[in-house]
Amino acid sequence: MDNPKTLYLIDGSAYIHRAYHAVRGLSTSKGFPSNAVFGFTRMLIKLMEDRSPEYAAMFFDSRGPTFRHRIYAQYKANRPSMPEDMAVQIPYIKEITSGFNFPIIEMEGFEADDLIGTYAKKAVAQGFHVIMVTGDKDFIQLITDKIILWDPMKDQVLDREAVIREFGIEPAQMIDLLGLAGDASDNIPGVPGIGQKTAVALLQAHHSIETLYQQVDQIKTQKQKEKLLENKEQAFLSKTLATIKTDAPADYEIASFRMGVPDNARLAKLFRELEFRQLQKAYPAPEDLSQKKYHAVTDEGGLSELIQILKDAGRFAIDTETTGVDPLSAQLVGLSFSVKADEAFYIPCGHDYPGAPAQILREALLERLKPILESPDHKKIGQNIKYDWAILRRYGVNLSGVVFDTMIASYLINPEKRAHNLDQIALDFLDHKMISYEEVTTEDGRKVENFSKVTLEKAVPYACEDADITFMAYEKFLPMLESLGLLKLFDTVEMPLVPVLLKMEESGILVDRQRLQELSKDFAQQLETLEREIYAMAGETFNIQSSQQLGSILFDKLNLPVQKKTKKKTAYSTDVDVLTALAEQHNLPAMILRHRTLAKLKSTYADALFDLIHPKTGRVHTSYNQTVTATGRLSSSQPNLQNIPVRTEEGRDIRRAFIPRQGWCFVSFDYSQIELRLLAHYSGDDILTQSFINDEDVHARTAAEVFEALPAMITPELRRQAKIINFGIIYGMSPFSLSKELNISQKMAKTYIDHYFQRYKGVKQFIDDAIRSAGETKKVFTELGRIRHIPDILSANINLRKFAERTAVNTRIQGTAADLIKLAMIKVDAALTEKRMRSAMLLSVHDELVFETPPEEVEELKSSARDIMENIWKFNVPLKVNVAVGKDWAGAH
DNA sequence: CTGCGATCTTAA
DNA sequence: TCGTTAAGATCGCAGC
Repeated sequence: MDNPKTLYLIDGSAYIHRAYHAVRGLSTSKGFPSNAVFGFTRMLIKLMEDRSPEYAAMFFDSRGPTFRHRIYAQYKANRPSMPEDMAVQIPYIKEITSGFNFPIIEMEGFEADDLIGTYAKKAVAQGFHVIMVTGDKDFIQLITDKIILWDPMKDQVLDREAVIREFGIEPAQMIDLLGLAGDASDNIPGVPGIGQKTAVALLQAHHSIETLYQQVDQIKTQKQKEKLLENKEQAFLSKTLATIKTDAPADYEIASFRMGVPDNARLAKLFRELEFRQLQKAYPAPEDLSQKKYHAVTDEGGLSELIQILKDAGRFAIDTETTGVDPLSAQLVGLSFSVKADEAFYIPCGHDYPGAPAQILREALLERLKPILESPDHKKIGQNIKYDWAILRRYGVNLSGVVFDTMIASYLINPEKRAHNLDQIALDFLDHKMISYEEVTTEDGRKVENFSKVTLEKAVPYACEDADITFMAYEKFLPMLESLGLLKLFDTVEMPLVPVLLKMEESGILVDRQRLQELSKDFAQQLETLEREIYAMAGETFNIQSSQQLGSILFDKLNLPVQKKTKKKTAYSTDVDVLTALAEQHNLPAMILRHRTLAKLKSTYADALFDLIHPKTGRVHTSYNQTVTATGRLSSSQPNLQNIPVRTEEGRDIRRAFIPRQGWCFVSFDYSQIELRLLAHYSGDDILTQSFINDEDVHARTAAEVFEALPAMITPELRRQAKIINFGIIYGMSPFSLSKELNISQKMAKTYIDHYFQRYKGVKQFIDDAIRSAGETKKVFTELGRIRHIPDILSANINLRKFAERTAVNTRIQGTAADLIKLAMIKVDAALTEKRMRSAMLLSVHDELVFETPPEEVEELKSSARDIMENIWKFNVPLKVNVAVGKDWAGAH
């Protein structure tokens, strides 16, 4: 009639051991081992997610000896006793098991196996189906039509059919098999000389050990018969040892194994203590809004009170709610504030839905708040405050006294982290799960249009929480920055950079729409012609942009030689190296390369750029992201203006579409060889230092040194090779990759590198020192004290360690260059403001700054910005800046 | 339809 | 196996 209920019986002890061995080297920051707990927990979660069991119980072995030890002293005698670092984890494992709300069953004198066997029988008698959750083959004997075995780690199911298929005998015969063949892992002797093969054959003929001995005369092989008779007692003993009991005391009712809800608060606490970051996210501590004091401010009286509170506080967190994400068009909907933990205020001013209560008018509100918002004496704290700053500026309020951005603080503390959004910060640092934006903007299962349509009932706690958590994160982060020595970098570089980036984003850059459109059309035409030719040559049409389809054309159909597989080794690689090599023997690869170039230019640059022209300003307004890169560099997105093509003529056509406003010019400032100069400084290398002090051509000099040639003998080709070597040094290149890059033998490449380090002895020293000091602290520091964590620097895994070593070396250089350009941006911006110049900084491309400037300011800008950039920091070699003026971005080079 | 990993290309 | 740091387009698959 109705489906039988399923009971999961979990072999806890076995999984502790498996988890312990499967996860190696995991421990908390205090050194407490956590590998077994982690693996065990992962298994439990898999069980919960895959099966969401309705009935389940967890079984553990008891500590003392069992009846098996009494009847056979050697039972499991070959097992080493439990390692100490496993034993200490068991209390946690049991805690977590309880946290998930599994009943725990263990009993003196019985192994988990016997308890599972007993409860399995009992459950089947009550009409249940049973799934034994284990990887242990000993349980096979219990399998029936109603009892099966499942291993969640391998996701492997064993039922009766599978056992017969795999072993050739019925599940119930497994005990006879073990009785004859023995089991080395449990130290069950069996009959010496009878292995698994023989045992199966005997059992197929004679069914069980008992009948086998009754019919022992029928055995034709004399040797086998002898062995069986000699070890009869041992065979029966072995069978008894291998037999899982099904008649142990079973005090609990199966009905009591019904699963409850996991105790998330308890799990969250445990995961936090064990530092399981991923799991903390999945099992956040539940809400406790009861202690929070969140207020709505909707009238003049409330506003006056709040303003007084803000004035008295001296510092407060601020957050804006708006209708969108684009700061150039989003409308202000409300403002929230917090001056202390667990208390916040929300002032709605733009909620507009049927039945919305009266609110303070936006203009009146901003008029009242303006003095305090624009006062440098009242300190502001925000999360990604660049956004709020931009919104408020559009309404004529220019924030002042912005001292703390929690997003940036989180980034400086841990720059490798992917996300620094407030939800993540709340989870990671405050053990708090925030109300989700999805949640408040969904009404009756439908998304509302924007935040102005969210009812105050939902908006007040949501918006207040943003300000509240921001304030709490600030209190958490400030001492952390201090103790990590990051406060100076934060106060003098990252925070002052925020308004500079804001202005650059606001300014945007003009693009020549017509020029872009023409380029796109031109690319489209070329692509069309090329596609026809490619299809003709391939003999069929296919998707040229699909590397998979292309691979099968080139390597399966045309039988061109396979050069290499992709990273995952699942497909043919068709990257530029492969196609370039193949181009020597076939025309198709060359045409594909050309197609790739054109398609990239059209889609990524011409078309995407066009779509990002802002309808209101006619310019593109990139986002400069301050919390993305692990080294401290900025990144740019929507569009990424840091990877606009420059190397090829067609690529430069894209740059030509970037133009200054009518009558103005672009001026570009480019740090010359900044990373090699920093390498010279840090290494103190004589030759490198001398190269820069004398303002030599550094690549030509390297060519002369490495190839032992006179300067006059340095051909452009030799210089090109030396340039590759120089950059390779900064990135920690191996002979293998250098040989590929220069198309020379690996041996030759090694000779070059050895030769380089012989001549540039200081550089070798620097690399060794950087790796050694990273090994001591597991960190790398840039010139301005920026930190990057290098956890793998002493890893036993050679690949991880080598990667960590290259990272350590490169980050010191790349990160310091990033520090410098950020500092320069702040100083140049301040100089422009101070001199009341109209020139505007528009672009920052790692070692280059581009300005838009009226003609009369060109000379002043050229000299003052260069002066600031070249003298931004004192090093043992000079910093050099190249300046160019042009009527488009390509021209300003 | 959406999300995501894999593959590939662009820059410094 | 094998040179750092990014953003983004497209494909193709998994899941809703």
